[in-house]
Amino acid sequence: MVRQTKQRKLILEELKKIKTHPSAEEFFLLLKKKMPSISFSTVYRNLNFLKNNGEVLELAFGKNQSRYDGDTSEHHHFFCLICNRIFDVHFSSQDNLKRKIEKKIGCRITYQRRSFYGYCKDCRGKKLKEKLRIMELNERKK
Amino acid sequence: MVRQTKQRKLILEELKKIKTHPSAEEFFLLLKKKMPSISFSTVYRNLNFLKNNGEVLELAFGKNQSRYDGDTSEHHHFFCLICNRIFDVHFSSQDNLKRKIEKKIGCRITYQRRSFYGYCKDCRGKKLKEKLRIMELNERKK
DNA sequence: TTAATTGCAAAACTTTTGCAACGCT
DNA sequence: AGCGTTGCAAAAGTTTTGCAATTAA
Repeated sequence: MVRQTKQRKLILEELKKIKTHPSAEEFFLLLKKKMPSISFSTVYRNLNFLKNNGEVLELAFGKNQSRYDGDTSEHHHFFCLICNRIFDVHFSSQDNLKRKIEKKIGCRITYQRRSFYGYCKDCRGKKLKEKLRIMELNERKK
Repeated sequence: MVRQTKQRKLILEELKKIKTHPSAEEFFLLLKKKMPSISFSTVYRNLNFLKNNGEVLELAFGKNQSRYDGDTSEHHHFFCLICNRIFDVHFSSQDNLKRKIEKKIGCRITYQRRSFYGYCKDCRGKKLKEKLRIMELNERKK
């Protein structure tokens, strides 16, 4: 049974407030100011926990640390290749999205990526047990 | 001046052939079969080099290792959350892309992400020197 | 010849985990 | 009380780098 601890509560509340999409480490340092006793591993574990629960998003850009977003509403992201800041893009329109984003946040977009996540042909047919077995195999491979 | 070494040549040639989007490690093991003397750091450095040269793509999915794609033509990717395989999606159409992908590769898509990369308002105005200074700062922060 | 690149090994960085203590329910 | 969660520290995993030797131009 899932418990509501003051750490987990703080982590979720604070992430929803920040708009900087911090890494786990940055976020930990920030949280430490409000709760000096909190540990990195608690922050880290909770971010993973909340991600698996669909309460926060994990954003991956290249080999940098993962970044976290407390806003789970559907939106896009702009990543600055120089300063590494991430900007939210709350646009739903399909056409001329690039142009619209550039105008809205004043950036120059050099490329974009679109990624789809889910279950492939081979995996979606499998029973849950089989899926778990494969996930364990993947774990072991790591 | 950039040199054409047999290692770099092999790395680019082979990556263009493979459709599995290997991690640097997987790719290294594969290359070792064709050139037993090749080292991991050569593979790794060349993947970064080729990426910066726009000759290969680096794909990031969560906290997994980066994966590489020798096909630089514009296309999307489907990532299976169970087996971690990546499938290419050579669709340019905008509408009903999700449905089309699901039909084409027989997968079930649970969510998608769209990321834009480039230079933000603050950074694109800066002179090259300043950009490099900030990039160095970012380096140091790591 | 000479500077870019390689191979090796070690360092740096990021993520994950074991475990005893703690504190929700 | 019982067990999920925390904090600490150490392990594991991934990426990067220093340097001497090699090699392409």
